[in-house]
Amino acid sequence: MGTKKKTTIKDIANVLGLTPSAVSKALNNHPRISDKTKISVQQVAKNLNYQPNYLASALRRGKSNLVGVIIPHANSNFFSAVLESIENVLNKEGYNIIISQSYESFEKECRAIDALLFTQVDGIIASLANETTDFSYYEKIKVKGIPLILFDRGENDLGVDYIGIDDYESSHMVVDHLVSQKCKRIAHIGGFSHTRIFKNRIRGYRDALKKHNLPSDEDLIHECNLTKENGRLIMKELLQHENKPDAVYVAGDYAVLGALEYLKENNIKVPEEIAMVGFGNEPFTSLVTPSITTIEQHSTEIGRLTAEAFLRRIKESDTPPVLNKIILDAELIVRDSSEKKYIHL
Amino acid sequence: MGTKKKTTIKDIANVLGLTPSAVSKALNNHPRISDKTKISVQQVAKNLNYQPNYLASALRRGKSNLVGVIIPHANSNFFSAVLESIENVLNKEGYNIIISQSYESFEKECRAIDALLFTQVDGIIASLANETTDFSYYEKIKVKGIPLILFDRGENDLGVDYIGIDDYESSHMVVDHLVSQKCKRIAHIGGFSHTRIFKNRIRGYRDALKKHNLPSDEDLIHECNLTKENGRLIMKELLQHENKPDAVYVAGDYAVLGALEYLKENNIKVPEEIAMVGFGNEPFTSLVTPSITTIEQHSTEIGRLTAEAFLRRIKESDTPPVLNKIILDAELIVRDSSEKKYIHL
DNA sequence: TACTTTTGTTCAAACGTTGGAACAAATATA
DNA sequence: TATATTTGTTCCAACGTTTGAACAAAAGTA
Repeated sequence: MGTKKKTTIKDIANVLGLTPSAVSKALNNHPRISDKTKISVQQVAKNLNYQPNYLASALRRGKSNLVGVIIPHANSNFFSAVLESIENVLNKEGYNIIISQSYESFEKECRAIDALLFTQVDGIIASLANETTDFSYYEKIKVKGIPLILFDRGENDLGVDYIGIDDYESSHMVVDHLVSQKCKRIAHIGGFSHTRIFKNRIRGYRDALKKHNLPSDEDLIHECNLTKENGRLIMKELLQHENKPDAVYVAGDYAVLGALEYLKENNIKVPEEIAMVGFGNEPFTSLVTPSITTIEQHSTEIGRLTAEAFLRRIKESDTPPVLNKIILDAELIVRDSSEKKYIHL
Repeated sequence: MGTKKKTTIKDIANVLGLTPSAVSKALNNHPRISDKTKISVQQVAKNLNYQPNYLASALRRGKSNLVGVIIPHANSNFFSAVLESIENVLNKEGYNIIISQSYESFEKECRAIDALLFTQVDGIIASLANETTDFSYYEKIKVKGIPLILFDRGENDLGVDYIGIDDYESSHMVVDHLVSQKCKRIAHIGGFSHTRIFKNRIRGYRDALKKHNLPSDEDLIHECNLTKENGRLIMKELLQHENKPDAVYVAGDYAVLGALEYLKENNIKVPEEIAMVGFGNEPFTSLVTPSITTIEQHSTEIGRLTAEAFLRRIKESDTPPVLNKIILDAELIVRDSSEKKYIHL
């Protein structure tokens, strides 16, 4: 019980009649240390159950080998998959990860940044909370001189690396698909346009309509938090419109769920009367009836690229800053909610 | 850019013509330092944008104020809610949290333990991976003399604090409910029985069947990792049985999802032909069609109690070890997948 | 006035590790 | 044999903070 006395390199040194620095060098595989010494040091280290003190070495080298990751919440298929992927890459390079959740709250996001900086992380990887519109807190990270990488929900103006999908192009894919299904009045339930990704989805939607010479009716565009409840309420509003849409492109899967619920209650056939498309490919999209057409965001790929961007920043910390902006193509997964299989188009 | 030179207490000391130790004491509100000095130190600290170096102070005090949390995966409502709750309690006490995911892998769990010990965490809170049957690795934590608290997936024999729900009783609630729906052949898709909670669920299931004088057919019991894919495959197997079940009690919600998918593809009506019950009350359970009957585990409560158990261990590190075992009651949430509303029972 | 107590600060060592400089011994080169 | 190079190790200072002991000055007590 209590606190066992820990073995340090000093203890190992005493056993072998060496100095601590020789032991340190042996453990770090220093070229000037003989193989004989290295082997015996390792032997004794094992015997004494030596555990290196990361705090001391981190203090000395000014590097903690810890990376902070801030995400809105881990309880999302997308973010947890990205996380797993980041972890896989960074663990291999000897980094450990501290995960912080902002729960979409700006205040918690700021607290998370403070906590991570205090913990002396070597860098921060983040996806912004929905609430966040003020980025001055992120400047703190830059001031500290450690790399900051953003993914998915990222802000251009901070001038940092960013990895995400092509939201603008994704909207085009969705609209193209809906047009191919002979939809003529396509509504959009989007996220708040102050967030880059949602702004781009809206912009893509508008431009795609233009491309197809479809009217762009402002009444058909709604911004919200994309919860299930939001989807339900906005669907209701859209139906009260004298000129109803025949398709709705929703920027999040949860909101589609709410919208579908309302449509079902009002006996409106999907996709025949109104086609629906979501975003995110949450696992439930393939399970509900009708299954939901949606956009897959390649989370594993995003995670890998994000981690690699971080590693690049660490390794080239002295080179002139060249911004990495990586935009991946997304993939449209067509399911029942938008495919008019039994109708002759 | 590169690495900005950081301000240390030494810099503050220089500005004010004090010594570093006076500054340190002023910042830590030492009684022997005058208020005048404290105020001016704080002033200068703010001006110079001083950020204390946690590594140095942790090294000196032999305490990192970091707590490691190991969970199977964050992509689960239960674990992410527990996490949030733990975080809330521990943040207030000045602790930060390092989250590690084992992804249900024993090997990754061991690696996570090593990484956390290496990071000099002040304690570890864990929920075991499904794969884990060998607990010697956890002995390492006890040997190090820091507290270990287990929740949900915990192992009695380690002799450490544990917080979880009453799994045995939960199974009774499920079987009682299914029997009330006139189900007669109830199958069980469970987790691996070497894990205490799953063992208890299976035991509860068996005893409840006995209680109702229902036959206990070993072919109807399957152990697995409870992934969506597992659920799908085992459901397929169960249907190939010459004497099909009329209800399936699944020890995890994701597995239900897979099972439902297969049932839908084969046009088997739920709950009329086969009733389904899950475990965990994942958010999607209320969203899919049919909505899934499941067990709510009071995650927030579990998180809070777990964090408090940790704090107690820290504060009473010298008192004789009295084991804390807290078992909470769970709650059955009845939804469409098991309630035969339109059938006259 | 002389002595004790309190107050505010400095001093110095420590936490465990690292890495460059210094140095002696062994080996290679001329 | 004298000199240069390589090899293996020790020495020492440093990373930034904390903390008990020491100490001088101020305040309190007799």
